[in-house]
Amino acid sequence: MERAYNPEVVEKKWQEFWEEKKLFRAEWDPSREKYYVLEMFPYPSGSLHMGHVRNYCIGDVLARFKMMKGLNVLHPMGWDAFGMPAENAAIKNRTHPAVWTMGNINQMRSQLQRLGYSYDWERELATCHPQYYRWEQWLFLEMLKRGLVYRKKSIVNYCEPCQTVLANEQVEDGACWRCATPVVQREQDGWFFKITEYAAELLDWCKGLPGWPEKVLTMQRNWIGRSEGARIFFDLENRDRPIEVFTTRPDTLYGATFMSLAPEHPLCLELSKGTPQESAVKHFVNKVLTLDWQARMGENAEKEGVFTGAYCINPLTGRRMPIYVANFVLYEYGTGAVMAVPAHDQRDFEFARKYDLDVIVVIQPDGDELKALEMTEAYADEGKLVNSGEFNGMENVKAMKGIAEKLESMNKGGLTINYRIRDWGISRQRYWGAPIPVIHCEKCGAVPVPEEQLPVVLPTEIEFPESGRSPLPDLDWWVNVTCPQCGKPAKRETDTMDTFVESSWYFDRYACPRYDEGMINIEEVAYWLPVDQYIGGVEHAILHLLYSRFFTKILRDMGLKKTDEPFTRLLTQGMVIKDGAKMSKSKGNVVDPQELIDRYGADVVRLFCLFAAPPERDLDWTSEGVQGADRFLRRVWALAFGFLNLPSDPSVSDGGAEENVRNIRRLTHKTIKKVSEDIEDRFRLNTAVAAIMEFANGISSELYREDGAPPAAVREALGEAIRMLVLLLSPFIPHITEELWEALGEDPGMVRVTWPSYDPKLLETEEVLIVIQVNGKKRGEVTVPVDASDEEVKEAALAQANVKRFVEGKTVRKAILVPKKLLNVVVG
RNA sequence: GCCUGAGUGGUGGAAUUGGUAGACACACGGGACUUAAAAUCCUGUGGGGGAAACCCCGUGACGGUUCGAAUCCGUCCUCAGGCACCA
Repeated sequence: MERAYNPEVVEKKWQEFWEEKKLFRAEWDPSREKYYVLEMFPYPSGSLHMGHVRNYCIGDVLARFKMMKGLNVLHPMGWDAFGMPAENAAIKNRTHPAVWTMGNINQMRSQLQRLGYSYDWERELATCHPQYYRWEQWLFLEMLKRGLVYRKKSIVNYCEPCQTVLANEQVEDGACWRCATPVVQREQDGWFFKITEYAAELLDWCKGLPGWPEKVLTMQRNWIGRSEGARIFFDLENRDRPIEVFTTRPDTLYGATFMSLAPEHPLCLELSKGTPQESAVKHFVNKVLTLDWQARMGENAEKEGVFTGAYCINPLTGRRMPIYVANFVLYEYGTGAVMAVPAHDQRDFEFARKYDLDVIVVIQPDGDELKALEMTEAYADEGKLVNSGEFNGMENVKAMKGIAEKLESMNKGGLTINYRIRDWGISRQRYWGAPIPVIHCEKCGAVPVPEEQLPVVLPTEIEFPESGRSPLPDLDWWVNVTCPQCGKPAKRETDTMDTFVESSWYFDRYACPRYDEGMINIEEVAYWLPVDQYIGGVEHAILHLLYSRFFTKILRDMGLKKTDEPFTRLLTQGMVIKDGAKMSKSKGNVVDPQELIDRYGADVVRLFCLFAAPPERDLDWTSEGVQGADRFLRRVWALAFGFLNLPSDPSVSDGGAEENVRNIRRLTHKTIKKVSEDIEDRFRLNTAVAAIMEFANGISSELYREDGAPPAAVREALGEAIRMLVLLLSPFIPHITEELWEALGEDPGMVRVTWPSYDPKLLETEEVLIVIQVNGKKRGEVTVPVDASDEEVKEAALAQANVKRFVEGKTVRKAILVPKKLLNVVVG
């Protein structure tokens, strides 16, 4: 009765079965323990790539495993559907972004379904639907009320080809994260989310995320960039308001000889006005601001600047410090102004030497005395203060506090903490995104769209201008509205939100995707969240994960969520590699998952992805490896039917079969233990599969031990083994296992079958193998009864001929016995 | 430069945390079946020596701790990723 294994038929059959029985539907049920598994939702680019497949395979094993463990599992899927590629495709193919996006979603959904993932498709969502983004608009307005959103004119990163502003997080090496074009600086109005308000909490909570990879936490910490230091006010000559600076080295204040301003700093032009320096400053500022990031800040950029013509006063020394504009000063960090201490800061040192400015040593190291005139580089390390008035002789670390206190008493500053992270600019001059729900009125300013008018639906009747810019500002009927406050003519905001806003809360919406009385249903979100296991690529280590954490804290403070953090455990899976490089179209090493599925079936693809490497490491794709997975599946199939076809003969007695039975059962239960621990505790799916392969090998050699009918007891043990084999494999390769499970006479729907537990008694053995070492080198092994005494083990070991050879003629100093494992005889 | 990781056979990777290094698989060699090939099954496979029993060497390098080190400590090398004129 053996059938041939036909993956296409088998897989379709069971996918239909699961769908019909609604096996993956997650229902809110506070009486049950929940488990939320989430893989980062995809951008609907057109078709799945191997990276998606791997990501979702890992999540699916966990989801199915937890279902079998009896937990109430939420395992949803949806679409990060707004974004630039849809617009580019629309312009290129003369179609509409919505049409292109929905077509892609349909194709990718059917690919996901073809892979047999255990998603609750009833919870599917797409961020481009008004039912989704209306709540994002609602949240925007709530944040506006709470002062967490504000509008400001600022110098922003701008990408010309994408014709849009980019967040700091979206600039990589001075270039656009999407199209790699160098970004330019530009002054523009835009909306900002006040993520800086949560900087301290976001940083502190890094300690509260033990389930996250250290690498990701470190990246987040660095991004937030906390540094302790002091703020110091420097009075300006002929002006009331002082310049404020931030420094991590207040101990060097006595050595500050000049001041540097970022070219963006408004004081540059203001201070130089009317001085002989005015035109030189204008010229310099202009020049620097039009450079792209690489040219200004790149490795080859030289430090340069010009004098503004103005002076400020060192609050402790009274020294007149010339104020310079310098290209290397960052406007975005600290206050955009820096006190320059050339003796103890390399940048200031280079600048001072170039423009012949004073260098004053104020920190003297132990040993050789620093002399300002002889220095070739700045000394930035520790030492004792000199030339620093009352602080002379003090350790510089102690002086920081002393000087800060003195400044405080003079009302000239004090200790402070500065963060590197900036507020999140969310305005995008693009069409395919969620409209920002604001109306600009000449009289009333920026007025929120009244809540009852939400959602502000993105107009669908549009024409893309030749230039490629957003069509929204040209849509007169949409733009021209009346002010909700004064009723006069007003204009709608035409910017849309950064797509990272949508992905910052989609995991909450999965808990209540059809809820229409609010952004989220507090009760359901309180039950399902946080996500117990989140899985995705490490490329989102900063952006998406930080924004999501920020949103969770906002929603918590609004009373909508009860948790502090969105994701309890995080797994960053490795890339899929082929021929030593990441799969990419430009390298021509892309493997299309669809072709593989068509050829081998979903189970083979799944098994290969899970077996070839541990989840967090890069996966090296080889076609031989895929064939190996295919071979294994066919062996399992043959094994199950081999068992079913075993001849039966009641006259064969059980006599003498006890040991066989014991061995089979021990292997069975050992494997259950190993696989359970590998999935649950270690997330090492590759070794779980390896253990199952060993199990299959073991069953195979027992099954084909001899021709003819086996004793009934052996048949029974083999039956248990085969059933367990199929059960343990089911989260990995769910289709073939359902088919075999059914063939074995069991009820299908394996996610409802309880995950097996092992019987510790069956793991016990009567004898154990002891490795014998002499002076730490293996010289033999001996099998002894488990309950053998230490003396008996020693005796048995020393009786071995090879051991004798190495012990003879020497004195045994001691013998170290590791129970049930090893004996090391130390001789000398 | 700073911060994370990681270096183990021909290859992907094991070694459950200090106790038999190389599980499992891929590739390759030998054999069986076949007219032949594919598939399948059996078998070998870190390097060196030996007929064999066994022995020596071996986890990026060199030291150290220990009865015992891939694992812990120190110094260094290489690779990958992140941050980078952050005052």
